[in-house]
Amino acid sequence: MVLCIQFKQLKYIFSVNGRLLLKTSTETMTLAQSVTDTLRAEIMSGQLAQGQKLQEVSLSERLGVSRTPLRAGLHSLASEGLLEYQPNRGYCVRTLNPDRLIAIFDLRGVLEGLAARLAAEKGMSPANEAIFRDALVRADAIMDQGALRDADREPFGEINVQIHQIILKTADDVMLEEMLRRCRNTPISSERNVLWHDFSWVRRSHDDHYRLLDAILLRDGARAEQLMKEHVHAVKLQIKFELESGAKSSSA
Amino acid sequence: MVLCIQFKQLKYIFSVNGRLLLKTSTETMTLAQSVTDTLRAEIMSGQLAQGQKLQEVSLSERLGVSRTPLRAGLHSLASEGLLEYQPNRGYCVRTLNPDRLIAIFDLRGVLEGLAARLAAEKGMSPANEAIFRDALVRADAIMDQGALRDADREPFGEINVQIHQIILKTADDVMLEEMLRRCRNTPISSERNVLWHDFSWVRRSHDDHYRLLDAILLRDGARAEQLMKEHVHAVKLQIKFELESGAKSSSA
DNA sequence: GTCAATAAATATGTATCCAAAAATAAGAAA
DNA sequence: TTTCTTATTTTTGGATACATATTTATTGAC
Repeated sequence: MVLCIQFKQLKYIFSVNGRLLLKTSTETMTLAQSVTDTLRAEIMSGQLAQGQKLQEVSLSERLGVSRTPLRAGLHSLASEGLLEYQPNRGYCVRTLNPDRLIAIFDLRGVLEGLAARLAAEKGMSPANEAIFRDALVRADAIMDQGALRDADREPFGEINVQIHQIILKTADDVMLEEMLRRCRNTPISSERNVLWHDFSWVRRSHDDHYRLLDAILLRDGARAEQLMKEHVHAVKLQIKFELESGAKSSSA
Repeated sequence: MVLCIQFKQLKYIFSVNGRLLLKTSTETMTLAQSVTDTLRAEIMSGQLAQGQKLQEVSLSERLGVSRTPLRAGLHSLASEGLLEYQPNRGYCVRTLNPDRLIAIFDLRGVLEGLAARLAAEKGMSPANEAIFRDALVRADAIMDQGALRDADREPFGEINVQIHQIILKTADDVMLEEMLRRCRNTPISSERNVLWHDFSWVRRSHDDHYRLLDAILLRDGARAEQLMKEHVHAVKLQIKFELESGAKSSSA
């Protein structure tokens, strides 16, 4: 049985397999988008190796869709920079050599810096300020232990992401947002994968967040930008160190 | 008759309608790409008005292609930011209100600034330096007239584009390149459309280019970045002025 | 045995058809 | 007349079939 009632906000209420489903106009999702999300996750998680060729027929069979939405998805991911495309030759997962990976942090530096500056200039809403402060407090709780336990690393990384997201949201620039999303959507470089192994470094990073909030609330755009650029630069150095030490240990 | 010889660089030599065609592996062009370029040009030139809905069937008929490559093209332009997409509702030309247009120059500022810094850090090849100097000399020739004639505006704008392009090329960062392309690919904000009406301003802008080359050759990344940021900021103010004066005259 | 040329196989690009959703028009109830 | 509902039309999303390009395999010559 399918009953269909039209309201103002809710578009449809219908039942499938005995479960009631609510569908609003905003949560429409095409197959192509779903494919895009699936593949993006697979690339980000490393399930799809770098340089790997993505063949349309086999992939579409594996995902259980036809080639049409799959191609749309591949196209999207290519324009996101996760795939490389060659006409008549298809798509393959973009390979990111260490140099390029490091280079992305230069980009992130200026973009996140701009976000911080814009956030300071435009001003942060009390609601967002509350979220920011809450994130800081939660990070404090972890830091107060005097060391970063393994179990705390993921939530701490999550807090870090949230803080940067709040600043970006306050900056209120769709294009900037999109570009930063692209910077972050690179395998390995994802904030979550950063290994926070040096506690003093983590403490400094945490302190940066406090100062960033301060600068933003004081509407000091230049200082906010400078703090953020330095903040990201530190991450860059950290990643660089990780990569180099990783290269050493693997070659040893 | 179709004769096919395979060399190292040239892939195929074949004749169609009595004309010899050379086709190298690089110049392959799918219909979808061709459609993308056509539509992009139409949007950039204003032929397709902002906010206009792009219907697949009528457009595909006008362009003489099927819906499949057209859809690929629309998808591309949407991810380039020129079109807006709503699931099950199609594409329409992105509307750019003055505020957003101005905001893009903040982005351009930090991105072109980064490009200048990277160019300075990596160093410019003698070949590119020669091109840069040639552009400066050609601009000098125009400037020496003491005023910017109408006929000179387009070539001067072209020189301007070339200079920024050389710097970007020297920075050698594909992701940065792609993001700047997106910034530049916005209707109206294109360098060519800037009305260089204030000669003293043009002279200052020209002077900036000289200093930029100087900073890059001296490998002074910080100075190059600062010069470029200020340079773009001046353009932003210029555009802002244009928009405001335009709004005034239209309302009067 | 190596290289090039041809032929077969495979993969991508395009066109068309069908399904589903949205926009529109028509009709009924308040 | 207004508003809500329902039916129709239009438009987009997805599946499939066909065309074209690329890759691989095979064959033959040197």
